[in-house]
Amino acid sequence: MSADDYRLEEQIGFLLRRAQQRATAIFTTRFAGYGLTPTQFAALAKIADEGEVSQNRLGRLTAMDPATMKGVIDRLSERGLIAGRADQKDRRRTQWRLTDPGAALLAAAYGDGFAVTAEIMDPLSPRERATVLRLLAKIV
Amino acid sequence: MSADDYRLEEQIGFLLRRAQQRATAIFTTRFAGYGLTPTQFAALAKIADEGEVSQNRLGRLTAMDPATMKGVIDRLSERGLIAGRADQKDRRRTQWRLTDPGAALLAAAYGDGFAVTAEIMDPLSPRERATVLRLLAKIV
DNA sequence: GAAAATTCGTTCGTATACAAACAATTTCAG
DNA sequence: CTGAAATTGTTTGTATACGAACGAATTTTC
Repeated sequence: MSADDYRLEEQIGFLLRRAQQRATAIFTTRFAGYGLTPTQFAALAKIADEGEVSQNRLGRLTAMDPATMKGVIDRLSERGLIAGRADQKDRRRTQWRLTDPGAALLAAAYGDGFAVTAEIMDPLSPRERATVLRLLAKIV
Repeated sequence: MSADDYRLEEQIGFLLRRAQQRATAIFTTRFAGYGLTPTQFAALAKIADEGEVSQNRLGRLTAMDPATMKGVIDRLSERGLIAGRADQKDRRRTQWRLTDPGAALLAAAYGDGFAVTAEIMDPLSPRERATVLRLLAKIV
């Protein structure tokens, strides 16, 4: 394989980057009214699932490294959407939970979360949608 | 669809983000010796294809917005891998091309570009690889 | 040919993303 | 029980990513 054969457009990495750009753009448009980014929404949704969760564990659940997670937590916390309390059993940990405004915002936003997924998948048939999810899950 | 039905792990956006994280990690490991990021490599490859190309056009070819492109161009230029010259016909434009060291580095790195793609696709069968490329191209 | 619209590149601000190094704390091994 | 190892969270630095606003230059429109 020589340099002439390298077609950027056919590399999975480039396609993944472009697909994520489109996904983010769709999310941003749909969530403009909430002022939430994809990662912030993911964090809120996972905190809701867990009830109460430490910062590092939330990072693992949402695929964010600790340094990234800190920024996301700080911004959600400053907006009053989540609240933290020191863990009594492990003094390294802070446990985070949704505040009432956070829970209300999340409840209002879920429907748009589904809408974002639907819009991203719109170019695909139902069968193709299932396939792409299955193959991406394999790649991850 | 209620909030209980929202499973982050099954949303295409979340899967795309995770897949790209893995792709980037594989790239970073394989390209550590070159000191090139995925976007820098993409830019070099496209400049090589084009011979000479303006900054905004390169951004369109590599799916980077002008602000992002500027940072990539600046870093490649500072390393002496590319060189720019003012366009005589359009004085807003700068035309960029590979320097000899840039061309040499790119030539040495192409093989690893293919290797990165292969490693990302490793969990998939040949048929699945073709399918995922086709479906991602539809989504983009 | 002049006004309007578009394009090119820059700058600023915000938000991921992650490597690397670190202190504090907890867990594990012998 | 104690030293080693692992975990938790923080900080710093670098690199995308993009919205928004901008001046300069070019193209389009009438």
